[in-house]
Amino acid sequence: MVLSTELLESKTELLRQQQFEQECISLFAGSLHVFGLPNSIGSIYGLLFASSKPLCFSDIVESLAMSKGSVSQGLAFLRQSGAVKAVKILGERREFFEAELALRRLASGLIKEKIRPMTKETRAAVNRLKDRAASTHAGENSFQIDRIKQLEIWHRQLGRVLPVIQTILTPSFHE
Amino acid sequence: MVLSTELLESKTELLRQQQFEQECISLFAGSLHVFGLPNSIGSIYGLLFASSKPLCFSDIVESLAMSKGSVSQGLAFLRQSGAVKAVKILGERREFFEAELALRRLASGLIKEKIRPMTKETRAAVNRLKDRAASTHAGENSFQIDRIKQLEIWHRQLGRVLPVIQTILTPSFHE
DNA sequence: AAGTTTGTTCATTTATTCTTGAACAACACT
DNA sequence: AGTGTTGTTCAAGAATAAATGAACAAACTT
Repeated sequence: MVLSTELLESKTELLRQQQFEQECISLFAGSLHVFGLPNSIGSIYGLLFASSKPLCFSDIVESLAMSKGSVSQGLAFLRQSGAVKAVKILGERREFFEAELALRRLASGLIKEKIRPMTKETRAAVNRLKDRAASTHAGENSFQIDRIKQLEIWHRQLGRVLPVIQTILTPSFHE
Repeated sequence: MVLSTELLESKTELLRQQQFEQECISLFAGSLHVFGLPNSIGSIYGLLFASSKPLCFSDIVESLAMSKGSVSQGLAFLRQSGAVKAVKILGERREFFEAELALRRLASGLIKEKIRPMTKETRAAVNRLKDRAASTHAGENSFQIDRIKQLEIWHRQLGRVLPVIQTILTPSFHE
């Protein structure tokens, strides 16, 4: 009798955990989608976020019913950007993963992955414009020079914003 | 003789301006693409940015060789998010547009358009999770409660970051 | 009010991006 | 070396998002 009650309880417990996972998966899939990331990546992060213990590659493939290819690429991105970290489990050959909870790391990872490369390209483009403008008679293209100055102002402002974002996202001690 | 020299000069001048436009168009198309905006929108903004005087709908359609539909939608988005403003030109029936140069307005427009809706949805999802967790025996799901707390912390942090971004992007007087 | 000009909407086409799966590497164990 | 397992890469197909263009509305002109 006791046994059957326990069984029942563990069953509803399991169900609740699965529901929780499901909600987290779609929550993160949706949120990261806003930032231009594919659903697969959001889902993987959501699953790891919802899981109380680290999961390995095949756990993720099974839980999400996704192809190995997608999981491999998604995990690579998440690790690369610091949103997920690998943990060692004793006696286990496979790698295990858990969600990184520090928002600061998530943000700086995404900034590093997506924003920084963009700012580099932009810098190069602005320099090209500048060179071309400089090689012509002064006064003939003052409008273009003004606009180039504007681009440089933006570039500086962006460079100032990114570090501040990271600072703000650093958790204060009472959180 | 003078005439032909002037003609030549205005020709090279025109060419230079077209080159400048072209560079700005691809610069903005590329940059805004990183933020998940379609190329058409970036191109329109780039063209307006590169233009020393306001342009009307048909100017844009011709310069970019884009369909009226795309230009209409793109302009609607840019106006809606404050990146482009309409200006009146005397004696002209058509609306004219110019690029908004204040980065603060650009940013707050994008935040309003894309981030805020996301945070609202997220808030709702977190509340659903919370309700479900609250309806079960305490202590049985402490892990889930911890994770929900984490979600709420992130939500607060995001709410704190957005206004700061806007403040930082406000141009200081010497720029 | 009939005709123009100007711009919007939306179903369809087109292009891009994501996902898959199968072939391939890397590593461990026998 | 041969066999298992674990994970990666990448061409091809599937899914998604963007661009087009034709039909429609609004506002002005005569």
